[in-house]
Amino acid sequence: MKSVKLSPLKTISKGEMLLSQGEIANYGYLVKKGCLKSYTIDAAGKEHIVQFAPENWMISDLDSFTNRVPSLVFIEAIENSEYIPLSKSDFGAVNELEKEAVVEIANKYRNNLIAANKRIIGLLSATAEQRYLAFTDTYPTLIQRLPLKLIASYIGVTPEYLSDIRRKIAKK
Amino acid sequence: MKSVKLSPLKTISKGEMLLSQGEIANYGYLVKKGCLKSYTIDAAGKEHIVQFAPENWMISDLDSFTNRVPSLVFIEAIENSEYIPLSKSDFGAVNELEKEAVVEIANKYRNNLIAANKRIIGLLSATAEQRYLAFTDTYPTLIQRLPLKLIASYIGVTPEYLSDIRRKIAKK
DNA sequence: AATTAAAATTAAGGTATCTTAAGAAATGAA
DNA sequence: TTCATTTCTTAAGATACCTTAATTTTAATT
Repeated sequence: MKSVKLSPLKTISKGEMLLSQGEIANYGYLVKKGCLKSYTIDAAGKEHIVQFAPENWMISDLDSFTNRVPSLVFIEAIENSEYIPLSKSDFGAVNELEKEAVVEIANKYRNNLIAANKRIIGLLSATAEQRYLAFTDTYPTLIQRLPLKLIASYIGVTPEYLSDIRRKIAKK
Repeated sequence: MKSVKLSPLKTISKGEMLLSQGEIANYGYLVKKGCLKSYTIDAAGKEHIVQFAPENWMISDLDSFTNRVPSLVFIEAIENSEYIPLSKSDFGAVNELEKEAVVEIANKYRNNLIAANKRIIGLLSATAEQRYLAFTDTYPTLIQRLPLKLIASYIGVTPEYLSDIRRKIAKK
């Protein structure tokens, strides 16, 4: 029995990449400082942000990491950052983990799933303005920290349109 | 130590409801026959389908079930169905479960999370036509079984527009 | 501080998708 | 089989959001 073994802290500069679309994700990344993002590039060449990972968030392509299929996303630093890479062997096979560790992992997945479902509901049922306001509500600290164009990409609109939205909100 | 205890099979008619928006979800439902759906109703009164649950799928509002917060969704039968309700006490506290059961649960959450992330990517980056084609690809059996308007609601378009999309595809 | 590059704003015109509405087709009930 | 109800289709007009492009503001670099 063993718990998760930690690798040494690594550093990465803004703009550098840890994973590319189509590659196999051999690591998950636990961010200790700074911020990473994962994003797809669609058929039309446009970028869409799947996840932000500021301090103490984990980021990867879970499908690629788990099942060794090609990744759908790129992972890139949006600030100079520090992170711990976690490989499958760092985790060990699931049956070598203590039950407490498995419970912890299950809770993480569950919380992520709950958040993902909320995001789906928002994308299906809310206007761009409502999604922006929900984002500011849910991630108030990220608003200060991230450029508008990244937030636009996350909520699913163009930066130009998010700029319009902000102006309309300000006028109220 | 114990594994999950099963309650007796129940039946439900098309159109009947198992959970309403705003209520606490005391159960998850394991569908054995037929099909259930979960959906929100947005500020404008429109319905948006979050999940379909045909045979051997589980459906609930996970946040509500886990954290006893008000549900975001309704759960309703879209066919005459049979299901097994699972309460928290049916599961038992997590620390009373065997490790194998926890691993199984973690795997379920993980697979659901992977699917949810793919759906998010689709909603962010694909056109309605692409999302429809992806749906037919991913859930070929549901296409035969579900009315167009429910599929439209799931992929995030109006039934009228999905009808247009089908016509355009047929013309090719 | 000056220069360059990146991000944000603004505006005009365009497109995907929605709304409304009416009729046709399919399904279910009597 | 008929009637009623729901689902699907079609089309015209409306709107949310996008594209392009030019300008301003902010941030990064020398």
